[in-house]
Amino acid sequence: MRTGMCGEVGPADVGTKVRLCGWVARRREHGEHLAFVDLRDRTGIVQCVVDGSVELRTEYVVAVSGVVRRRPAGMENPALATGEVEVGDCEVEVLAAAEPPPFLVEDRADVDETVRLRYRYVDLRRPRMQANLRLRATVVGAIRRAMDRQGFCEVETPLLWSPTPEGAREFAVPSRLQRGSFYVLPQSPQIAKQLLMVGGFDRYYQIARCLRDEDLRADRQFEFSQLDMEASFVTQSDVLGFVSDAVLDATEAATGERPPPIAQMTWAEALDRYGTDKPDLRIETSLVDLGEVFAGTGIRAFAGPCVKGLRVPGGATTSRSALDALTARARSLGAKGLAWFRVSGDAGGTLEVDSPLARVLGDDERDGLLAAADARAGDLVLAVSDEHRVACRVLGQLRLELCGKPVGEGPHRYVWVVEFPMFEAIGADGHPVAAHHPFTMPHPDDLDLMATDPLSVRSQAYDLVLNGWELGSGSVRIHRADVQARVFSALGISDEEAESRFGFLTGAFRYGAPPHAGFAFGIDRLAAVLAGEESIREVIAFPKTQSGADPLTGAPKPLSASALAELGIGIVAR
RNA sequence: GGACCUGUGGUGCAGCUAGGAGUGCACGCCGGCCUGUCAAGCCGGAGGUCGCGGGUUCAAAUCCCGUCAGGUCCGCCA
Repeated sequence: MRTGMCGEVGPADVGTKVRLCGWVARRREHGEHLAFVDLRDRTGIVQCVVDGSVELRTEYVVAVSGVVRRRPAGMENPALATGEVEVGDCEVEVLAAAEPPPFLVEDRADVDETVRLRYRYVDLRRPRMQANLRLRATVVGAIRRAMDRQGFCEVETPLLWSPTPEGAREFAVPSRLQRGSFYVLPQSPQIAKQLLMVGGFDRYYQIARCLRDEDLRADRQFEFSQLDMEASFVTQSDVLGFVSDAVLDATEAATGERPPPIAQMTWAEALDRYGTDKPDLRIETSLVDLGEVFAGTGIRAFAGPCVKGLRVPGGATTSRSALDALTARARSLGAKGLAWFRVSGDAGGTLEVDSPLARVLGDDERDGLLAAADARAGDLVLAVSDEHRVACRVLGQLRLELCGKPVGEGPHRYVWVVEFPMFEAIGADGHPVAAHHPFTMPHPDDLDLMATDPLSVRSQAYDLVLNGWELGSGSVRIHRADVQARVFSALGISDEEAESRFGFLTGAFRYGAPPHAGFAFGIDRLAAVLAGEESIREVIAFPKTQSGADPLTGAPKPLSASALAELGIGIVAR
């Protein structure tokens, strides 16, 4: 039906007769003797010249036959990839007429989200969405090749799974054959892939759909895709290597540049230096410890168990009212207050400090503060005194708000965050809460701390972070029944409860479970960052709105009474 | 469950603080003119229950209350 693609016509084709198919992007008519038709397909736009008038409208689907020719001198269009040439002597055949689209099929048309989604098939024609979905496909292809190359076997796992009440809310699917019973859609193939390890598939991966019935965000949809992988007879370091290969290959395939090998930092270091477990390493400045500087201070505001500082480069011009707002922001984040120091310098290079605390600040303290923060003239230095965790988290958040940039901007800075704590807090029942999941292997050095000091137990769990976004997480799993029992015990999960929730997994482990470890990361998030987007909706063909609706199909919708009856479902009014 | 922002011809906005006739801008659409344009140009035209409901007022796009939708975030996401 066609001899080539619109965006690929070039000087090499001059003199060739072509037939191109696509949509009318634009037409410029000059009376009955001359008309220009910009024809668009997925590859781009080419100008077609008709010697006569045309009966065309925007978005008509047409086939154009003509001869490629060099444009007359001075008529080239450098803004167009095909701008050196045009298709001349064109005959146009209308394959399908079209009503005017609800919005222009161009990137610069900034359209309301509902309208875009209601007419997603039009939105998808826009170069941005074409590029994003193709980039996503490139990313997935590179990941598949990397996993295949490393000897991994792609295995599919069920979408209709068994309820295993754990973390995320699950989508339920009623069983027609066993009325009153339900499947659930998997929040991840976690248990299935561990069963595959017991089953001897010692290197498994899958581009897996995961479904979680939790509130939606710019980086969260009900359904999303993960590169899910698991391997037997491997160490944590092996897993980081497998995954690094996949994401670096994907990044190189998508952007043409291969980032450097991915550095590791411990969870404790991430918190201490960046105030978060998902640090954005594109931001140069990081938190500094001011504890020594103010060790013997008389300043009551700095009496807390920990004093942390943050240098804001160029922040000295921040107005008094903005600093007041910043202080209020710090309080709303949980700090007792916020100290600020505007740094200026005279011609001789002496640094001056402007601060409400300037009067009570000793000279040594001032010099120590400036040195610790590495402050220069024109900077702003912020300080919070509190419990270590609070001081770090508050300043870490301010670091993002004052120095951060959109996730898709700038270089791609990956980092592995390792040695996550095994438990994140003591729950209402007096037992610690698992930070990752209950099959995570504790750090071998910390096994004996589980009973005495659970919150200090490190785990063999790790996250992959890209530009401040958590891409995914994984862990070395427990494969020994005695260790698993100790973890269940620490978590306050009784033998009976463990049996009813995870019995089929622990049961499988009795028949020979290899040591294994794995990982999973979000394809949508990776693709969004690599595409320079801030929302994963931009790399998903048919996403849901924040209220979980699909404006195109109208989902979710009520089910007919007969359909409900067949499923044995009754609707209870609120 | 909560906070904030947005909702005005098909699209994007201005108008709202300080109430006075649906006023304006850009794009698109329709018709006409035009033989080298390329976000074509010129001339003319059509198109809006100002998201919805209620209240205040002589008078509401504008002020108040409620509600719906979209977005961002908190909670939630082992």
